[in-house]
Amino acid sequence: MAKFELFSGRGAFVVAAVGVCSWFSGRLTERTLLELRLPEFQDREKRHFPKTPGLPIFGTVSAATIVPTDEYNPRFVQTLNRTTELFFQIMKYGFPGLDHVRSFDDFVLSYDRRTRIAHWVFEHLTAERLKYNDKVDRSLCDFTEDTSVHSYFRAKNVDYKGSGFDRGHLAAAGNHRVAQEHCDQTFYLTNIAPQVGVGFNRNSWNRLEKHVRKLTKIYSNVYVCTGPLFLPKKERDGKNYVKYQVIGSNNVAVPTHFFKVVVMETNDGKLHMEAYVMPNEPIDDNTPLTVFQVPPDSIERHAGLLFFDRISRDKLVLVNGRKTTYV
DNA sequence: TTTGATGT
Repeated sequence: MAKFELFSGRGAFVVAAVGVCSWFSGRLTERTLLELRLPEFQDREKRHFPKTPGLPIFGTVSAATIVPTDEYNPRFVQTLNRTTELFFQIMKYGFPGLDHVRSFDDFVLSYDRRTRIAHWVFEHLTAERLKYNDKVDRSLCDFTEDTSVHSYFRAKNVDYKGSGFDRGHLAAAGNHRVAQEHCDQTFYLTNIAPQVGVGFNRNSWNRLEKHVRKLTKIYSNVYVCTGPLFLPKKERDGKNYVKYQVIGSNNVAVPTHFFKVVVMETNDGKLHMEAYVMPNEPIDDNTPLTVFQVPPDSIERHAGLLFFDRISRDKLVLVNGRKTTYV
């Protein structure tokens, strides 16, 4: 399994001791040096960070670099091979957050040690990659502990057993049909969160996942970010509290809600977005999915994440089916 | 169809 981590500090320094894990150390031997900077990102750098020194990453050498930054500013200069190319293909529109980022063959996630579930999971879907593949068999997959997470913070199968909750996929197994290993990897418990089974995971949430897959019939590229939310609720005393159940001896957090933010690329270079929040509870099957659409920034504020940070706002013309005011 | 848990 591949992974990397970055550390950043607001307004002052990024002291980056780049944790070079299997992903880097394994891949950097090929030495095809390439700067990974998208044009939009470069523009942003010119505006906000005219004199920032780079963050060179050469092999296993760690770099400590002072980078003035007001906002999220990951700088990647690194070697490229097919795996890293895929990684940045999935992450084309930026990182929602940088906490314990882990890269799998066909999706990328950020893991929250405190809740024992992911902050977010990113996927890139195309019609081609979703095609039926008789070489991939979901029934051969097993839910598996992710040993790349320290045992203190790792969710185990026994935590879910008898809890009454499904082990719900964040990156859906049905989205990863190119290879059996891709499907297998969606069963790592880092990609799993406790979900209400009947009425949610097996019904309305599944409906939403199918809807997202269908978008690939209209759009050539679909980018999906999925994750948990822990939303405050007013209690009897009139004050707001965030309250959530935990399950198992590892106290795996049961999210109050789940979000899904989707960006679709049109053939003429425009971007459409849809953003959903669904409560982790039984939902009537007849509820239209549009009922769960919300402004993307409301998810960002609650989740502490910034989606599609690298998106050029003038290309984003449609959000939840409505014309945007960005233009 | 895809999403799962549970019991033998």
